[in-house]
Amino acid sequence: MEKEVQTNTHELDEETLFVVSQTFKALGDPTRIRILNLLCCEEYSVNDIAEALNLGQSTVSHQLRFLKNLRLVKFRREGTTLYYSSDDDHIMNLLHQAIDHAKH
Amino acid sequence: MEKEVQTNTHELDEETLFVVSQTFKALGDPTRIRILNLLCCEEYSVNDIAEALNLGQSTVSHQLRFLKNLRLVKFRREGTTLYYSSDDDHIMNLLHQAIDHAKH
DNA sequence: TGTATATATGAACATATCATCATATATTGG
DNA sequence: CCAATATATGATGATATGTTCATATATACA
Repeated sequence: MEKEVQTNTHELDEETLFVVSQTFKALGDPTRIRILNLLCCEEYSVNDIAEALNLGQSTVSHQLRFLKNLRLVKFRREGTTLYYSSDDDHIMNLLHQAIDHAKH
Repeated sequence: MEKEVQTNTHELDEETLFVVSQTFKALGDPTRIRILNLLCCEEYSVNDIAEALNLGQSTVSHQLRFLKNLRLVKFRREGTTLYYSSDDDHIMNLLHQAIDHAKH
């Protein structure tokens, strides 16, 4: 797998720019970072997320919808309970790189 | 049924959370992405950035201040001209990972 | 059925963000 | 000093964002 080298004279196309900025926007909010970080290794129900992070149920639900739209999380139903988990290893990897970087 | 509140073993400390979210916020705007992408391999003056990306001088200056505050860019003076360049290889690496990811 | 539980949704509000405009500052050369 | 050039700054306004509240939906089960 070789990588394309992008020269400075070549602008990013509209679509790439949009996807990249949307993705980083998703990671640019403390609440979403906490949720994603929690879902890193384990699935959680909405209420469990709310309880673990001390957030309102509605807040968590709204943010999960945001993350789900970007396909950063997925869910699985069990009765009335929805178990959410991370769904984009690459982006989760970016997040953890940034966390490691920030800690040093 | 109440559950034990999980001790925040996996929780991020306030400072890390702030730094990470700030960093991703910086990368979450198309204009800043374009600027950083331009500064990837080469230094540019403010006016050259504005011209290359078709942006207003003031817009570029404001965004450069933002990026400078986060130490993502640095500058060097030559007369009245300020040459900006990227100053955080790790974050630039994250950006390019995301760009590559978005392109596929 | 009907109630309880889990989650989603929409409206409303406060705040943050970004581009633009006008102007200020700083450096150089005459 | 003054003019020209490059950049920075502050104010403004439009739009985006995030949380909260109230309510709706969906599922399970008696």
